[in-house]
Amino acid sequence: MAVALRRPQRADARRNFEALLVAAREAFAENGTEASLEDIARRAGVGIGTLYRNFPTRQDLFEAVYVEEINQLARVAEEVAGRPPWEALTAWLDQFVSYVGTKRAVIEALNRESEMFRSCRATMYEAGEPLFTRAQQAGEVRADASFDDLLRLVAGLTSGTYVDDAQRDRVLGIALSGLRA
Amino acid sequence: MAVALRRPQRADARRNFEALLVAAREAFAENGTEASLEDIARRAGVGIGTLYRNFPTRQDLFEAVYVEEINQLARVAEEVAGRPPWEALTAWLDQFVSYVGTKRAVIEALNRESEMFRSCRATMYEAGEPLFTRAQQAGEVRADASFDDLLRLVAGLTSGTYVDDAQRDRVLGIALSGLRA
DNA sequence: TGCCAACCGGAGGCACCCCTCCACTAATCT
DNA sequence: AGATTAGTGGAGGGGTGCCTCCGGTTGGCA
Repeated sequence: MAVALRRPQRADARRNFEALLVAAREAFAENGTEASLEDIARRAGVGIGTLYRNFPTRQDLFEAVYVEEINQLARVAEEVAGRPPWEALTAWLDQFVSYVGTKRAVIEALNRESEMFRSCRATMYEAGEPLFTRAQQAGEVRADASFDDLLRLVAGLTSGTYVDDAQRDRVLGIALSGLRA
Repeated sequence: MAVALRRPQRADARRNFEALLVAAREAFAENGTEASLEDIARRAGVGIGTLYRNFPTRQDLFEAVYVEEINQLARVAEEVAGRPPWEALTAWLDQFVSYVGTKRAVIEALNRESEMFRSCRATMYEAGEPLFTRAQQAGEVRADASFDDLLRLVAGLTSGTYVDDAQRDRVLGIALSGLRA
């Protein structure tokens, strides 16, 4: 189930809205959460006033970017649902890794009390937790671990820096082998 | 072996220097790397000019804060050297955890090409790697893991957020159990 | 004690960012 | 085609931070 994002009605307005979303994602990934809003408007080829009309606060921008990512994550969970337990879980985690990797700054800046944050979190759990439970019931995952533990483990490992991708995968592998039953 | 930090000569100058170091550590921990330099000077009870004389660039401040932490880490490694292999390693990692936890912002903002960074890194390896190698030779740690892998694993896990300390320890435990032979 | 080099601190000039406001533009409807 | 109104964009006021510069202060030495 996806989280909705209210988009403007008129065609030109919607174009601007999407352009701002793209520009914001780029800017946040490049410069972190304190990226200049004026710069984001410039990137989107839009006046600063337009940015403020669509996203009255910086938080609103964070949330919009975040919602889009979460929906993508839910889509992938559906795609992998048919595969064997452990494989499906790790395939979804792969997507999760790329999600966390680029969006960490945004995630950290989110207001975790907001209604939107709660429904996004719920969406993500609905997407991933069945994969986890299935692997656990198949005896592939140790019983004393929770899905939340796993998410935080992977999120933490992914947010670090590594010499190369091989090292990152090796480290992830070490940690995940601690997860197996 | 510790990394040196050139301190001013005159008594009042040295007092200001130390005060700035303390204030910077606080400010960076609280507000991240983009904490205002003017605010740091205020916290230290010192003029902005004094800050700039001691630390001409923001990087210089990062480095100075970082050096102090590294030296602390080296001190702990000496303290635990006498204990059994696995225990000594995890005791040192505990210290490493608290080091990474509070200083993450500074660490990420460091210029990793600088001479100072290289010697700090060397200091840290001299401190921790013997503990790791000993545990590995005692057959306590899997052979295909490197000390660098371990540091990045723990650094990553520590930089995340958790529901409570118990969860953090559980997640760390899962990952470290993947490290055992 | 008296000297002076080392050291201090903050005013000021510049740059950038935030956010509001409103005269203008053009998409949509009839 | 013309009316309606949602939507545009940027000028401008207020704020904050960066960094330089220099008149004033003081620790340490003879």
